[in-house]
Amino acid sequence: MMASDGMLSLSWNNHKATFCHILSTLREKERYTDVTLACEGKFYPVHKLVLSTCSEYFEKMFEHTPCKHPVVVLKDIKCADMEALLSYMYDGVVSVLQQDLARLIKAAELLQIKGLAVPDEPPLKELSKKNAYPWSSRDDRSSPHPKRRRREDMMTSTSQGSSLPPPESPPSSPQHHQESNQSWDHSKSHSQDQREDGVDQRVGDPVEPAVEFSSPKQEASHNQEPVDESLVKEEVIEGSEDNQGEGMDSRIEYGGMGGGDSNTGGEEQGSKFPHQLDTKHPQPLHEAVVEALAGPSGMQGWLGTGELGGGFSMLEGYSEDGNQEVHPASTGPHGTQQSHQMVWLDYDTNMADKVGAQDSTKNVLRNEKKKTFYCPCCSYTSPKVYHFKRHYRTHTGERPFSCAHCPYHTSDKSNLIKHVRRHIS
DNA sequence: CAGCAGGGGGCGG
DNA sequence: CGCCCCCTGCTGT
Repeated sequence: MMASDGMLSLSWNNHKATFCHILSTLREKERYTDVTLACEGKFYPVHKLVLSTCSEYFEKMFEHTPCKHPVVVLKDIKCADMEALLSYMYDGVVSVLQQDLARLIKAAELLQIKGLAVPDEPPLKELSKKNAYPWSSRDDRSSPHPKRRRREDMMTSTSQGSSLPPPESPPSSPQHHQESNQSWDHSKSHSQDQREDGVDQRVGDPVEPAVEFSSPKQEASHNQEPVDESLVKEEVIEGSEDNQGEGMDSRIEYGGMGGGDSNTGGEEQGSKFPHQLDTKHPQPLHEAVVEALAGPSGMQGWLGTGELGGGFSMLEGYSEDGNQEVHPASTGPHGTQQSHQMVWLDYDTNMADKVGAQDSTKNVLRNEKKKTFYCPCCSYTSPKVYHFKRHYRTHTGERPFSCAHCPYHTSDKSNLIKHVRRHIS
């Protein structure tokens, strides 16, 4: 900012302070908030910009999340810590009791908050003691699969839960990634058989199952609100906005894929479903889905209840069996505390308001104790996994059931049976 | 009428 | 609990 040629340099003296103050004010007033963090039943409407600025984790998450106003459910993070972290992000400072420091750091690590957990920037506080996690390095994200990594990271980190840093060894999962694509297919192909392996790999990461595990604990520990964190659902705003587009995009893609299927399907008739489609669609879907859903790390889940990974299952869903709970691999042992889930809201964009307002129960699932499966692509919910899987196939375009007499193939076995009967009769 | 999507009930592990 | 099958409602041709 020099003024070499008659240029004048105008500086705003208190720019930083003013900016920070304004940001904080905006947060208080919930103005322009475009993402809601949910933890322990509390909702914090905040700004993606701020979160992205302070955490690559969030940055990536939003980068891959089409939703206009996503809700990120943070598990294993206490609301007190969340508030402290928000204060840290918005104001640059936060006061914390020494006794709470470790826990706060842990939370910061989970979220990869710069300055607290991520070395990116010089550690501001001593807090950074742990700072560099192995993964931080990974963060560089040069790699194409940041998400997964993140998830893993998360998982690992979380897993440690209270204690320590994750094993640095990037666990197996990474490896899986590579295979993932293919494996996916396979998995799909086997869908009927159900192998979870395949699933694990891919989905695994996202794995929420892990989440589930943890959840129970959490519940135990605190169940303040009925609202289950796991349950928050976000919707892709359907009616309302174009957003649908986003959500829908995915669908669209699926559809496309579906088309593809048909071709293949046709040929394969004989082969029965399992293999058929593997070919192409799967991947895209997955990808799309994963992206959409999982997004960055946050992921996935929706399932409610915590128990199972059901949620994830969905993802896995494609594979059909997915659910199985736990995919150990990724999930990891329980450690998992995983953390966050990104969900689609049913409500409209302004969910924030709503959420903020009341318990938001509506949108949020209330059946906390029951298992309820929420479709990440639409507002469909079902207490039956099977129904959920069946439904989810409509989004993925997967049509594992093909007619032996014609190219017809469907995602619903019942329909196939019905169809076959016509041939017979 | 065919196809699609979803709910309900029954069965087996 | 998960899966299967039946049935129903809706939509498009």
